[in-house]
Amino acid sequence: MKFSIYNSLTNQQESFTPIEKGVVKMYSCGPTVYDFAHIGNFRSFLFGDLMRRSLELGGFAVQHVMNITDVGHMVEGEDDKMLAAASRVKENKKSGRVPEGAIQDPNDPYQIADFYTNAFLEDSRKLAYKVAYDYPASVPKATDYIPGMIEMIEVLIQRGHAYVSSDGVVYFSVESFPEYGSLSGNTMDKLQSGAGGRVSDTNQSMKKHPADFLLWKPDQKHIMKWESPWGVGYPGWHIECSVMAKAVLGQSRIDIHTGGEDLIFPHHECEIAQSCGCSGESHFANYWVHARFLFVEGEKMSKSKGNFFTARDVLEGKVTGKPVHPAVLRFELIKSHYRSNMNFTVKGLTDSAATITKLIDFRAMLESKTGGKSAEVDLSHPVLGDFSNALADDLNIAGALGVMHNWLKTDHRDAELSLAILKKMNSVLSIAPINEGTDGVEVAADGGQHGDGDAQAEDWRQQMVDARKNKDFATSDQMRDKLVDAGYDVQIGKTDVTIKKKLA
RNA sequence: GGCGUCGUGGCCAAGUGGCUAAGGCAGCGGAUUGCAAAUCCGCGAUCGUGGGUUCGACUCCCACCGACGCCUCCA
Repeated sequence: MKFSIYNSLTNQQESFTPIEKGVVKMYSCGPTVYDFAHIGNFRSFLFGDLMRRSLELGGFAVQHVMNITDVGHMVEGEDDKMLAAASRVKENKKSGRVPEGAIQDPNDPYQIADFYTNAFLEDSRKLAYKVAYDYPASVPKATDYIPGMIEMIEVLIQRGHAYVSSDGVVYFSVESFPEYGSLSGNTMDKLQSGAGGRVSDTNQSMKKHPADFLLWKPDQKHIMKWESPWGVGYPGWHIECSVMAKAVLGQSRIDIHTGGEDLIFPHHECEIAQSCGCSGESHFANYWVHARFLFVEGEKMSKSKGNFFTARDVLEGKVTGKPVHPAVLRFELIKSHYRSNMNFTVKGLTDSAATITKLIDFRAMLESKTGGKSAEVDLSHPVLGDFSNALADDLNIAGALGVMHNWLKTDHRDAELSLAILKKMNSVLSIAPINEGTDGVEVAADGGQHGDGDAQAEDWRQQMVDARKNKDFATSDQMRDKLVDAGYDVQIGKTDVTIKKKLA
């Protein structure tokens, strides 16, 4: 099927042609595991997931790889990230977000990285981030690829793309790679050195060019360090992605590379320089695709503003005051176009919950009507054709959802066909139920939150039923208020009362 | 300063050089209900501002206003 993608490399939408027919090699920049991943991280990750699943719906075999950055790039001036991570861990231990005993020694970066890697995978699977189910095969960790990084740095030095400076640090020489800047549009002379306010002058003086970036830094004192031809030290940040993409995807040139828009420069620019400098290929990835930032209630998310939320904050109800079903959060994060800033709001979450509830109920209706049997259907079906065509058009998710909603309103007498269509749609959306089609942990359609209530709620429900038998509407209404306050939807039938926990 | 994205009803958000500008949520009216909820039916926008191109633009071009991102380790 014809797919088109907005390519950051050319700043235009291009029709997608993979290197190998029918196969897509795709790499996404993953998290740094020194804290819980936040909803902004997941917005970007789930956009990659949506792209992968859309391509799969379109018939491509997608090999998707995402890295885990567990190398500490932490000893740099005032911003000692290790210290920050350690104190954060201590804080989190106090507040209970990190269970007692989970990290024995908060000063051991490996323990911290391990803990947050597992937390990330757990969150990812809850949110149906497909690649997380293929850990570790498709989710490599940087610390496992240090030899590969050293090897690539050696090649870069041999090929004249890197040099060892007078203080022993290995830098990539941007002047040796004329294409440097082609992705971000930054050209060498226009790069205002230090405009981001993040470079220290002392480091700059050792470089041949201000834009040269670090490949290896010898540093005995660094908390994570490895042997290398340039002394004991640690690798630069960018090199890991170049190495792991090649190692795990098995080729120097890949089809798609995704990430947050902030990674365009310098990270992805540097990846291109390293990978192409090493391989001699004209491209590292043929298509570079970037997601824009997520805002919270109209403001940029930041810890100082108090609107900084991790995925588990949202799921646990720290944002809405009530637990949020993973499908609701997933839907909220994927339902707006990746190239628009998305505004994360409580209202949006409520909206999403309404859609999820509707879909889950619809699915349940179809399941019960068909006994779970579904028909054979493919993209030649007009509804699925429209749905997939929308997604194939640079991931037009809103268009696809419009198709879905219009279809929901149509006749569903052929329930087996409708179930088949819904399943196909859900293979991309993965919300009703969440995690359909993924191996591994299966989360129930209702996540255990949509069925009968707890003992207290059940008691109120029973009281309602009893009161209604006697036409005691006052008591019935009282119980209903309690249930509604407790976050239940209450439906009164002819003889029975059913309750459902709200999804958000 | 450089590079880039964007501006459609209360909110979210598609789309097209020309028949009635998708869809969702919220809201309003009605059916239903003991009252609700759920469900069903019905109702709202001329597309940031000002020019230009054109028989005709919200859709193409220009200017302006506004929002936002990146410019050395934040997705």
